[in-house]
Amino acid sequence: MSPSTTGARPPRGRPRSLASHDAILDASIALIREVGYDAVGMEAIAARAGVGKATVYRWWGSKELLVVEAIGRIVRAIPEPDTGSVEGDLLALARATTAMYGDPATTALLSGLVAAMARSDAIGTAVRAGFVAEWRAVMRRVVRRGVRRGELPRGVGVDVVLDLLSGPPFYRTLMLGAPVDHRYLQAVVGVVLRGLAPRTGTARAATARRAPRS
Amino acid sequence: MSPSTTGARPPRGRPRSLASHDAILDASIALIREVGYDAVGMEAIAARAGVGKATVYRWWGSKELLVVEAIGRIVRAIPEPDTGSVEGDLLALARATTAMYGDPATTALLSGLVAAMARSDAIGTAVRAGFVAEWRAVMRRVVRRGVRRGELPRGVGVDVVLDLLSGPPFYRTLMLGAPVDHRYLQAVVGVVLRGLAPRTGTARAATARRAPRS
DNA sequence: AATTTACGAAACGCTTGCGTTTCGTAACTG
DNA sequence: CAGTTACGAAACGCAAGCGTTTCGTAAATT
Repeated sequence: MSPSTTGARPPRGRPRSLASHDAILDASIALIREVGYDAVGMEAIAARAGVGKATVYRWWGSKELLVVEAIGRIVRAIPEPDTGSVEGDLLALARATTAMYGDPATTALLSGLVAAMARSDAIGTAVRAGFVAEWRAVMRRVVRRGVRRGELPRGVGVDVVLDLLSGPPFYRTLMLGAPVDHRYLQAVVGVVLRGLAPRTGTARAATARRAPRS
Repeated sequence: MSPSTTGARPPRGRPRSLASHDAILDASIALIREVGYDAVGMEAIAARAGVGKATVYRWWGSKELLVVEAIGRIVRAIPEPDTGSVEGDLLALARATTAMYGDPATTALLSGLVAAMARSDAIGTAVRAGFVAEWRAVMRRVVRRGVRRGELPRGVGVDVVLDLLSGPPFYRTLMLGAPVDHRYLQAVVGVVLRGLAPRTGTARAATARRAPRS
């Protein structure tokens, strides 16, 4: 062995541009959000990043590998509400959901992701481990706090609850092409909370009767 | 003008084969269900139908036109339950839903349709006017009967209810890639029915406490 | 029988998009 | 300064898929 204990010799030529690396990732995220997975091309990504295609492939090797990493960085800005009641927390999340679905690009994003996930296990795993997992983690904490407070029964199936809240706006957007506004999500949250309310004698379910203004 | 009052002269050459027409439509439906919209090609449709591609284009002119018509004929076999209670009816529909989502081809079908709908207004309209409308019509009648019987309150937002029942399995399949079994849909129906139960003094909501075996 | 039109099969033209290669230039090492 | 490696731009090869055309044959009219 030579001087250094680690065999890592200092590199010899021009170093690879980290700025390009980040620009490519940013461009990928932006374009996937704007036009959807299958509509975005490597040419467009490279152009948006101000980079040659060869540089893109030097970092990632294939569109799928690049997209998998880009998907992992989408969103990352989920509120973590803690208003003191399940209803307050869920309505706060509903606001964020409305904002998301209010963006017309969201339809392109979600429909493209859905198709890509069905085609590629790697993309499916990336999406589920990415912002889907984060949304569900936030909601799961909200529900768990509700159980601890006694607002929700102990035996509640958390996964079902999460699907009851996430499924309707998802279905409404992709299948019906109908708008998702706050009134709609208020109704969803209301039905779900009443449906979950503990049915012990004391009418604790009254919690779900009115929204205390976000 | 000639003998006949209608200007429709009898055609002169070989008549177009209605058998081919139907075979093409059947092949399209089958392949769309098996592999999904964007994965199916005109070549494959023609081959499956035992027909030349030229014949396909003589009838339809483009893949989109053919697919729009084929989509309109998918499913058509929705049960129309009338068990006497909302819960019984919804659980019967849940059985049909489980059967549908139990087929692994359903993921390919739905994800392909979702992507195609986002891309083409014609396909979106066809899907929504097709089996989506039929499912919703059946569910709407079930809910309306429930309101008439007093099992559900009069002011219930039917659209929200339909989304609460359709959204979770849809989301679970496409986004989570998780199975949709009958126990899951029982839980969904249970929460929704309890959430909708009239909150007048008499505990009519007891209907939703147990499933009377389909 | 002669004519007309549709048929299935196969080849073709065309576009799109991924991934590779080439080329002249830029950045960094020794 | 010489050598090495990455850079952006552009051209290329290649595969897939839509829609068209060609060809010899089949089914109808007159």
